[in-house]
Amino acid sequence: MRRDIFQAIADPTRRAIIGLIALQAMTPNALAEHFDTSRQAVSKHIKILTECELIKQEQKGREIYYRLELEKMKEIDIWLEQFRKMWETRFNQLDEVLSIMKEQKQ
Amino acid sequence: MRRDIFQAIADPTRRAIIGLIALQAMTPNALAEHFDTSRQAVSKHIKILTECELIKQEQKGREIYYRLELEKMKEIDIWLEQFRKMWETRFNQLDEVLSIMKEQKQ
DNA sequence: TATAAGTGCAATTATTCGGTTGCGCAAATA
DNA sequence: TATTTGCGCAACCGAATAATTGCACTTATA
Repeated sequence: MRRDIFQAIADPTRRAIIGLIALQAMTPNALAEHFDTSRQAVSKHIKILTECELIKQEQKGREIYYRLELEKMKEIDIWLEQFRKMWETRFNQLDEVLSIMKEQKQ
Repeated sequence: MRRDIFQAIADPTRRAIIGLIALQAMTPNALAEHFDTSRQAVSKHIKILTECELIKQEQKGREIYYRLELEKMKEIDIWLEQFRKMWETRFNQLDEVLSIMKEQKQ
């Protein structure tokens, strides 16, 4: 059973859950209302998100509020960093080409 | 058959392939040498990456060089943007708290 | 106290995934 | 021309995935 953040965000429903609780903590029932699926299915997604520590829970009586662990989201950003560097470099190179062209025009 | 960029990067082998061809275009055989798996298995990953337009091919004789479509990687960055905003806001809030504490010290 | 509401967990099922093996085809090479 | 090399594709297989259904447990409410 692989359980990393990239596998976690692979599912569109889980990405939607992440997007929702990023704005405010929510209960499984409240979440399920947003999707065309059962509460139990949402619970399963929550379990997966919990297992890779993307979300944390806060019990309030019989309700459980889940909130996003923003810090964990940075892990994706860290992986992306290497590629961001590349496309920024390319942008700078293009920038350079454009300025050379401009010089040649003058 | 779901085929989006998030499902594509869910697999660790595919992320490794992306990382490799980001540096230089490579053939399936060359890629397979980096993994403990068959060329055909790599070919399957390549197919998936191609289907969501994360990579492009360049035929050279009987060899096919695959290169990363950097632009497509930005789609992940775009999705991440909303969360990056949040953690930057939090950071700024923390920053503010710290400066207030500093003022109170003085 | 009896009932309803909110939740997690286990069993089941259809589908997808990642891998292997075995082709066939085109290009390079002997 | 015969053989080797590089490749994609199809068939098959075991494991993982996402969903449903049914249940048990705890907390709120009538």
